[in-house]
Amino acid sequence: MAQPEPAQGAKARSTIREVASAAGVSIATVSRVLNGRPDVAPATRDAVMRAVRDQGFTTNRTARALSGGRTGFVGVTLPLIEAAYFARILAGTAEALHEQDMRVVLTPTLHLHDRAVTLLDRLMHGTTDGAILMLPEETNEELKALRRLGYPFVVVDPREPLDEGIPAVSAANASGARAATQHLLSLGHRRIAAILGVAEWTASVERLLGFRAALASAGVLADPALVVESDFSIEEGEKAAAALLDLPEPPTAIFAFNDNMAIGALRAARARGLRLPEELSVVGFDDSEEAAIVTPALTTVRQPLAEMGRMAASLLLRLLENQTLEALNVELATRLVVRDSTAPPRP
Amino acid sequence: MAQPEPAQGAKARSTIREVASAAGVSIATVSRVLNGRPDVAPATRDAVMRAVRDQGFTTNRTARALSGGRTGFVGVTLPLIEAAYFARILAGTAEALHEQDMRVVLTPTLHLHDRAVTLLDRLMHGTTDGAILMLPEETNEELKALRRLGYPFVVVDPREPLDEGIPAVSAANASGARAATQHLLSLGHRRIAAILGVAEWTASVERLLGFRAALASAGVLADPALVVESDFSIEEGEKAAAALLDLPEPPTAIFAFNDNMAIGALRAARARGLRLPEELSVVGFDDSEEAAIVTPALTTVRQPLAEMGRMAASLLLRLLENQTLEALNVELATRLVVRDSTAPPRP
DNA sequence: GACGTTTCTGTAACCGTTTCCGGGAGAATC
DNA sequence: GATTCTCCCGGAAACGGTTACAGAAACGTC
Repeated sequence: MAQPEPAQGAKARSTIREVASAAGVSIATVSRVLNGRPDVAPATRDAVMRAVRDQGFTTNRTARALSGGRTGFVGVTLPLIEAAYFARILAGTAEALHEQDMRVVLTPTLHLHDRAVTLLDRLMHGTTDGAILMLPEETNEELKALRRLGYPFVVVDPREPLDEGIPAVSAANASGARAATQHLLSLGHRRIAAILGVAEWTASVERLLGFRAALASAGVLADPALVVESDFSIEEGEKAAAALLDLPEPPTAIFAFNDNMAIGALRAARARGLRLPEELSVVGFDDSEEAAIVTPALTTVRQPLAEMGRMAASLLLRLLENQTLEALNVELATRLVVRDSTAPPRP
Repeated sequence: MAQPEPAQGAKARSTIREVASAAGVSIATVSRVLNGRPDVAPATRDAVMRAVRDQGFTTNRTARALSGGRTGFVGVTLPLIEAAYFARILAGTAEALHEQDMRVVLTPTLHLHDRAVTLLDRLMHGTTDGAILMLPEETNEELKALRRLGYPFVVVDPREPLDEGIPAVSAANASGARAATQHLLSLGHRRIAAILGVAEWTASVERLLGFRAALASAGVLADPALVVESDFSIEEGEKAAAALLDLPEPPTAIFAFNDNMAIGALRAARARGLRLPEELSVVGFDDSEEAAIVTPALTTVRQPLAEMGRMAASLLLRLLENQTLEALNVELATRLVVRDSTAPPRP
């Protein structure tokens, strides 16, 4: 607001107008050069570029946004919980977007004050071009409504099965679970328990499908008593595992649907004096930082978190270009990581 | 751009002008109401509010930013490494800013292309009101230059000692280290080793100070051979610990300057068949997720990460208000968390 | 040499707010 | 009853770009 005082080093931000007059052209031309439009004579382009460099000019993204209709911002919502997990996805997203000169703006999902007013689109209207919703709390209906508004977004790790037509990326939960189960089967386990996460979430459902499929194709009869529900936390995982281990005929292996619960299972086993992995095999899911660190190091299914983040970004970018997405629902391959928590059952 | 087609549910974004005409006032008045200016007659205010509600109007933040000069965005830079650690700080920051209706925009520190052009201020010029720099790579000089430009920012976890006048928040590293060391001393340890992180970083320097102070005030002579340098990673921590344990006269306790290295130390000890904590006590720093999970669970110094994030946000907010900060350098108290990795030394 | 193209550039409208400035209507003062 | 204050409110100028439109210059073509 004050006079643009170009102190020793503190160059005041210059505008397109100043660049224009320095280069002896109009602001329209400067704008064209800045945006790489082809219809500018080489000589003019050079002159403008020189002026830009001299002044250390950078285009004001706010003004560009208002005028051009695109803000260059992508909103990302994520749950507060499981920070490490989502941080890894977020890193992928931020990186991919940054490469396209777009930025991530965070909108943590917390106080869900009156939905009516603060429907998540309001949060972003006018300030973001689109959004990436991680493990969104919104119902399918709400998401469909958002979509109907024409607001572009993609979901990562949908909580419930999404409607056709809503772009989503997730890990190949079913096949990952299948691989994990097959690993246990091939080691010789037959009494294999599963600790589900929140049972309604897609991830749980899919993993359970994979688990059952693997058992079935190995001709193993699944014991319903060996499938218990939990909530993805260490504590509850421990409780669930404890209950399983206290069964008259306990399982020889436990497949926990995430690493946290697997770590809980490890604890429960240790509390009962079981030797690991000889007396109990444990498999997790995620390949979190912790998986490699606990003892015994956890055999687990690796989710390509950063890739999921990047993929979400690239889907969104395509959406923004108004390209139609051939594949709306992307599943990224998982990979079994065998460590020390699994071994053949004792005879 | 097309005709504002108010489909069934899809209300096209309405502008202040439409609200104004609906309420029968001028846009200036609407703006005043929206911003809670006092000079509006109650009746007028009500009429405007009603129109706003009817149209589901939300003010276009981009336009507001361009006109009002404030964007409502705060840039946050953070290193890619140690995602979990910074995610926890970031969560605090995002939450605190959100309460003030400001948003975080992420600018990951990656490709540090030509510094000259992309000095970090350019990244943000015009798009953010200020920034929070976590563990910034920039030198003191660069930060001072940024400051001279009048761009408000605060540093979290400075890498090197900062100049007076640059707002920064960090944990009480020295006193935390002192507490950790005193804990070991009070257990009876006398040969206590320290594994430093990157030696130049302030955190290491401060923690070393605390470590030495505790030893000194207990009248224990510090053995220089027991202070080794590392780099905050598990692997290097393990190597450093291994070297310490292979000393002719090994320490009975190791204070690692972060949890990662402490976990490395645990590994090194286990590899040598040492019983933990009987034959070796280990203390970490951070209280990361992992600390509670490893066996034995790590005694460590808890950093109030979320609080650090919130504090940084509130300092920045005050800076933005042009309030002068009385305390530019804030240190948040740490707390010793005693778990299972420490015990009295064997006689 | 007149005319149609192509290539390049400038003029000006517009994006949706905020805010300065000025003015009309009452209320208060004399 | 004239004058001065308040209190509210509207007009219009920014904010810093993008872009539709039109016009000038340079070039071919017949």
